[in-house]
Amino acid sequence: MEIEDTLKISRELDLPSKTLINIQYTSRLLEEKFAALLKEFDLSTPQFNVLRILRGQKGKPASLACIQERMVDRSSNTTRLVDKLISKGLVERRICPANRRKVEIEITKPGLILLKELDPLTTKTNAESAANLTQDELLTLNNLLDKLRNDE
Amino acid sequence: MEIEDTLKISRELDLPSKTLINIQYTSRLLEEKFAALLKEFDLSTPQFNVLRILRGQKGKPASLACIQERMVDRSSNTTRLVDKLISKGLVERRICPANRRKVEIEITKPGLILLKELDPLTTKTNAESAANLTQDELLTLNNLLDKLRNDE
DNA sequence: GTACAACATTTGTAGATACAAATATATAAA
DNA sequence: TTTATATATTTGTATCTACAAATGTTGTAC
Repeated sequence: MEIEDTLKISRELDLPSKTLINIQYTSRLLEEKFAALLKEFDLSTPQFNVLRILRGQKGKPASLACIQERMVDRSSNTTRLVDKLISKGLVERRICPANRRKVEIEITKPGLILLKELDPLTTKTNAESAANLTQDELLTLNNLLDKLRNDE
Repeated sequence: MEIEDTLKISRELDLPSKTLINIQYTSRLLEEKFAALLKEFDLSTPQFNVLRILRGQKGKPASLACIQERMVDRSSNTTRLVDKLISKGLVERRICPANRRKVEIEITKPGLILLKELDPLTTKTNAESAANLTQDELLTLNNLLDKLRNDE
């Protein structure tokens, strides 16, 4: 269904505005679906993202700033987000010995195991969410979004 | 820049997952930019959306459920959102005489004036945000998103 | 070395959100 | 007419988020 009908938006809305609304609405739907999956594992979307970033570090610990920079959805409050993950035993934090302003955050073994368990499920859910588009269409969509951002 | 580099995502990530992350990240950026504009008028994004929905009613009052159905980002708490707008004098609420379970919500004169003031600014901001894409590309992007959702 | 700016993170606080449970009204069945 | 069920909204609560201010650390100019 076209976005105008889905949200009953006026047909007179200019194309850029309509497109931006479309992106945001679609994003919302996708996020809701994904959040439902994560909820079964008692994780929020930002928590999951942090875990994945830490796994990507492959043993090299990450600072708070480093995590923030790479978050899809950068809350100003990465500290408390990490607190949550620590209380669940999924990550560890210690003060960086070289620069005591910094903090070194690492994913724990249980964190890695949890992600491992989630891997096939997230891939499957994402594949389902994107099932209406062909490979070519997905590529085009990616390119258009990259170009839209154009954060050269 | 490609999404992999922007968020330093693994190149091995499957295409559907990558695309969904791209949509969500792009959406986030757009929303942040737009929220900055609204903030000057002391409005949040959901508040603005509700105002626009009410204006679209053209005098016909809307129920809570009706608003929820059309929100880009449907918080479960439309009641308190509307409370906020009432306290700012931008909308009015009264109990529906025909069905007292329902509530009738309408935008006020000051609400309409505020939107009128915002109209050219939102159009301009959105045009800027989408400036990197041509008309054709915007159309393609819209179509792909509609197809992705495919909420037949 | 002391003073000052820059950096990295944490904390305080107000406001927003999600989810479940509660309230109140209307409709339908017995 | 009583009871049950569905509908529409509100409220309670815990959690999360945004933003600003505070804390502690490092680097640099004097």
